[in-house]
Amino acid sequence: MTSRPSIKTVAAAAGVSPATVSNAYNRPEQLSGAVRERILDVADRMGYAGPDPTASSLRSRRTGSIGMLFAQALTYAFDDPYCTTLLAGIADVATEAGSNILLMPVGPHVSSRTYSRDEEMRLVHGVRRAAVDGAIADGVQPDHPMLRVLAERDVPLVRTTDEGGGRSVVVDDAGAGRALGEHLRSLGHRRVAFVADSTGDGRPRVEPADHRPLFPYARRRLEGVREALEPHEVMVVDAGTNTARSGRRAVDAILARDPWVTAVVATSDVLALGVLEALRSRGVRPGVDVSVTGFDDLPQAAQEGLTTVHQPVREKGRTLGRMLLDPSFTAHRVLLPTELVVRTTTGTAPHHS
Amino acid sequence: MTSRPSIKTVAAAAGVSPATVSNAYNRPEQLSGAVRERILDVADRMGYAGPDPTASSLRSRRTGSIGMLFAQALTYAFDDPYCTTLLAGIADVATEAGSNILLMPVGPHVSSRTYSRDEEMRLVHGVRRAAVDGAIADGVQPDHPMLRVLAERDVPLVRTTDEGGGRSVVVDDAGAGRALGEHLRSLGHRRVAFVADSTGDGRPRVEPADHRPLFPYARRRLEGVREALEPHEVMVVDAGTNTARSGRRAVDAILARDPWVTAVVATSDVLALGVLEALRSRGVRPGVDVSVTGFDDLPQAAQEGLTTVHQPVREKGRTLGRMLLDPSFTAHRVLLPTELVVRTTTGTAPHHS
DNA sequence: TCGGGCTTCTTGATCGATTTAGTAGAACGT
DNA sequence: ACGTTCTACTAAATCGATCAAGAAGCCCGA
Repeated sequence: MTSRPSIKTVAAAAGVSPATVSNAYNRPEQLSGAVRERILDVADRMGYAGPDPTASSLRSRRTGSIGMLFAQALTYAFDDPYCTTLLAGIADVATEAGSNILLMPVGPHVSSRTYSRDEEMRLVHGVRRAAVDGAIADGVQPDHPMLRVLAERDVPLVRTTDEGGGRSVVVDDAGAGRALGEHLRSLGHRRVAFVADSTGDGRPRVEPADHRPLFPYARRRLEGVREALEPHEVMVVDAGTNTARSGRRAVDAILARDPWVTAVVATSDVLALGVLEALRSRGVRPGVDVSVTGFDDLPQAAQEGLTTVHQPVREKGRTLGRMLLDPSFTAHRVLLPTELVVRTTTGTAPHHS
Repeated sequence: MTSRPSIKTVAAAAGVSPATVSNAYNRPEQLSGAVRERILDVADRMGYAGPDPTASSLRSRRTGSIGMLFAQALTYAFDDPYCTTLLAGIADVATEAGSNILLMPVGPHVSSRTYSRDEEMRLVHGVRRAAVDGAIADGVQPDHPMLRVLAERDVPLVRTTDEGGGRSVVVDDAGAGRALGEHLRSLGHRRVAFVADSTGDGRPRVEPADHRPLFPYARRRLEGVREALEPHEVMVVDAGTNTARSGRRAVDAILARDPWVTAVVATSDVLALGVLEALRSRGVRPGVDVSVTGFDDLPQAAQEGLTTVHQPVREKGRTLGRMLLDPSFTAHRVLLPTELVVRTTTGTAPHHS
């Protein structure tokens, strides 16, 4: 009599079958109002808080929550306005649908590496334990082991890249990169550095000229930039994390390698803002001595006059959410528009002779 | 042969019992390396992604995730740097512990109201379905129905208020409020408005002089401010949501009621920044014509010169997380320090004669 | 040779609900 | 009065694992 009541004990106390108690909570229309009231009264009196979620999920194969996977560690994700805005969009839809959102910490994965069984186990630990009806992956590499786990578990997945197939909400990253590149080219820039985030622990470093960034979106944007600037080579810098700090430090790496760089293209506003800061503290005038561009168009970007590419992040989140939660939303791939926003951090290239 | 493999089919294929397969995933030390390898090989070959999370949770009574409840709607929470920073702190600990974080949308609850059965059902819907090992509630009123549900379900709970007992990580809100009040009083302010957030849908409105704000932290801070300014009455404004927009609109309400207010105390920096903006756009000089204070000490506050109370938000998140996830962390209540940070938005009260 | 202590694996019960198929009885039309 | 349909509820099977208790085999010392 002292243990937590189960649906069976409540049923017995109310003089009905367990199935009827279940219906009282989940299908009110299936039983008479009087019986339902009696059952809920009895449940209240016994301190029964409703059907056990895990038992319910096991039998019904539904959990009422959707999973969220970020390319970067959760610890950074919440500092990143892009991520929080995306989450806000997802939350808009989830709230309406009555779904919970499960955030899973993800380990970093570098495509070229192979893992021992135990390393891989650790990498997918959170995903394996996650009870979700579907999942959203932002920026995650298509070959990340956790996506395989989700696939094996038949968890519906939507992503923000169309690499590797599957449902997706994307922007035209390559096109946006090209727009940035063309903008810079038209201003006379020839020596351009591209700063990409990744899951590096470490300090920013200049990569070989043919480097392919870790994350799909960064890869695509770089492709576009390269295309627009051909035949000039683009210097590629792996900044490590997607933080202003990494942006600042990337400036060191760039200038150490080539002090005559006239423009820096960053894969995100967050990085770009760090770049701006570092340049200014060296007495370099953004938009005059060195041009800088970002990506996302965060509120802060407007404040700082950052030339960037606008993407509808919150709408992206909403669309991702709807793809999972709204059965009538059947699109396989949604393309959202981007727009080049030219502000004051880009200008004509200084003439070095 | 076409359905998803279960632990039983994998066991059969590997020539062992289901319990052994379970151990291969959950207790590697309980079986020989050779058998474990064989089992995992077979599992891989059959496309088995490991034990089903819901089934596992049902039997083991563990889910591997902790729940997060915000006082405000999720939709706003992600726009609020306080919330995201708190989450970052929680994520720090959760990542380390390998726990997932479940975000639950919560409906608004006004203490004075009583609900019909169905209204209450809707209010606690997310919490009833949530499979979690523990939960963190930030700013939620102690009598919110969902806290009752969690209690009935024996879900361990930690909160950011000590009202109503239970485990908590708190700051001395009343003390901080008093510090703000004394600061203003020493500057000669007598007509002070207090702007509190709540879960209002609506427009800001001036409340009766003895109003008690909805959220515990706001209540405490107001108590402190009132105490310091006695016997002068404090005008209390319910700003609705915790957003800059509500802060801006609160200014209208304040000035409509009493144009001679010389100081505005907001329950958060977010609100205060909105207040600043609205004042400036009316040509009122913050810190000269009207003093303004915030709470939290967000990065933006420093930027804007906002006088505010610093609280260690990320550390608060970490501590909350540890309380749930670290069994050796047994403290029942942790008090974190705050500090009054005086900047330029407060100054001596203008003399109205 | 025996029994105790390990390690490694198995057996059978159990976690707490939902589902499907079905029944009893009321209501209805003819 | 009879068959049909509908409403409101029940019985039994089932979801897929984990747990507690126990057994088989092995090593070891006495």
